[in-house]
Amino acid sequence: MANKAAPDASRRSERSRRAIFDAALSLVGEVGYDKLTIEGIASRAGVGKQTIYRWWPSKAAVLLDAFTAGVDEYSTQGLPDTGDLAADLKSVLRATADEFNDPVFQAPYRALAAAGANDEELSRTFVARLMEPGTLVYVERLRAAQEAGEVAAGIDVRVAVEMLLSPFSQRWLMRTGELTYDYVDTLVDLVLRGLRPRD
Amino acid sequence: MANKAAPDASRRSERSRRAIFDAALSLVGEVGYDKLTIEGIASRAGVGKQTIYRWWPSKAAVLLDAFTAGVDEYSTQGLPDTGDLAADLKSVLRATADEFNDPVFQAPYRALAAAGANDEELSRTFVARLMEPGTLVYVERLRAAQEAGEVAAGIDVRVAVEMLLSPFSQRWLMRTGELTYDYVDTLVDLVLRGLRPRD
DNA sequence: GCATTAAGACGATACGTCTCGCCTTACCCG
DNA sequence: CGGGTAAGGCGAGACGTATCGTCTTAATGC
Repeated sequence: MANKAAPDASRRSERSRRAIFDAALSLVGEVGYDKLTIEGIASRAGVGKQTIYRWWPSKAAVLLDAFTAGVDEYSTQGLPDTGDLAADLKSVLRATADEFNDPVFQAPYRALAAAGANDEELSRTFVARLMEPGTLVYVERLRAAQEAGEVAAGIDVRVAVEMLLSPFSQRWLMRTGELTYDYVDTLVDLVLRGLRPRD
Repeated sequence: MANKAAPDASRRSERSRRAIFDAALSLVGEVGYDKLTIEGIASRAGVGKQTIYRWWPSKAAVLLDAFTAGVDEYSTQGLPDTGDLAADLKSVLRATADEFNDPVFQAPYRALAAAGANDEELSRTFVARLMEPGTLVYVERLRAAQEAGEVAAGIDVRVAVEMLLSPFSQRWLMRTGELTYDYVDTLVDLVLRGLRPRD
């Protein structure tokens, strides 16, 4: 089934790979995703086009790998658990807001989210590699809170996390509002209001 | 400041305009947004390319107008108010789920959401013309419920609506889950749990 | 030595502009 | 009013540029 005579990865140039990532990330910030071209990346990276086509199927795939490579350095540690659920969620979401407000982060992430909307396979990879890990730490934190009795027993934790993260993402992606600390706090408080056990 | 000698709208061909809309909508469903081209639209519509370039700045703008023209026929009536808030929200969100699960609806809406992520001006128009009107009816319904004492007084209704609609949109856009009636019901119940007044 | 590499030629599309007559429309004048 | 005319939109498609994805070549480096 080995389609298309897979190239020999052991002989791959790490130098070129990194140069391609750097070029892709800087170019997407400068010219935007629509005007990002494989030829442009190859040229800035000092790399032959074939080197890109050999290893990636699309510019979106290049960008996804480039972005992931940059993000993987942050190893996800799980959310803090100080015992104060609201405070923990707020502090992490505030940090995430700072990240999403950072121009360097914005261009590639927006581009990937957009490309994913029209490309089912890409969206699955995007979700699995970038969104899901970030979501899971919230799920775990909420589950811990649930076991501690801070969150009502019957609640679907997964949906609760969506209620927290989706408004945040949506606001940012569609530019329907600013991601301020105030907003984050309001959101956390309102979500938690619905999660607390009733007496 | 009239840039570029604006064309005379009074002499515009309604026939061509409609043909362009039809062609754009059917083509985006057939070949997808990435492979949708102005030339393709012009060709299928039996229209000169210049006729498209004269009236729209981009294929995204064409699609937005085409889609909006189709949707505008649904005049938004506001949400039902039977007195049972949960039931009202569930019935409308279920209908929306059906709509979002409809293939005819999916391709253009996905394409526009994606294009908006990378194009700030387009996203503002997209939000203002398609999302905001739909959001407002929820805001109004919740405000009515708030006045009726069904929703606690201090709550930011706008954020509450985001908690309801964003998880729904996000799930659909990123394909992180199915939009089932069960899901809709769970979401409505969990959101409302946080909105109810405490004794 | 052999597969990957940088460089770029290549044909195929699609871009956005332009030019060409044709045709419709707005509006003027009788 | 209502016919005539000029302006401008119209369909068609040629044009030069840009990028696509493939292919060829010679150099490189493991």
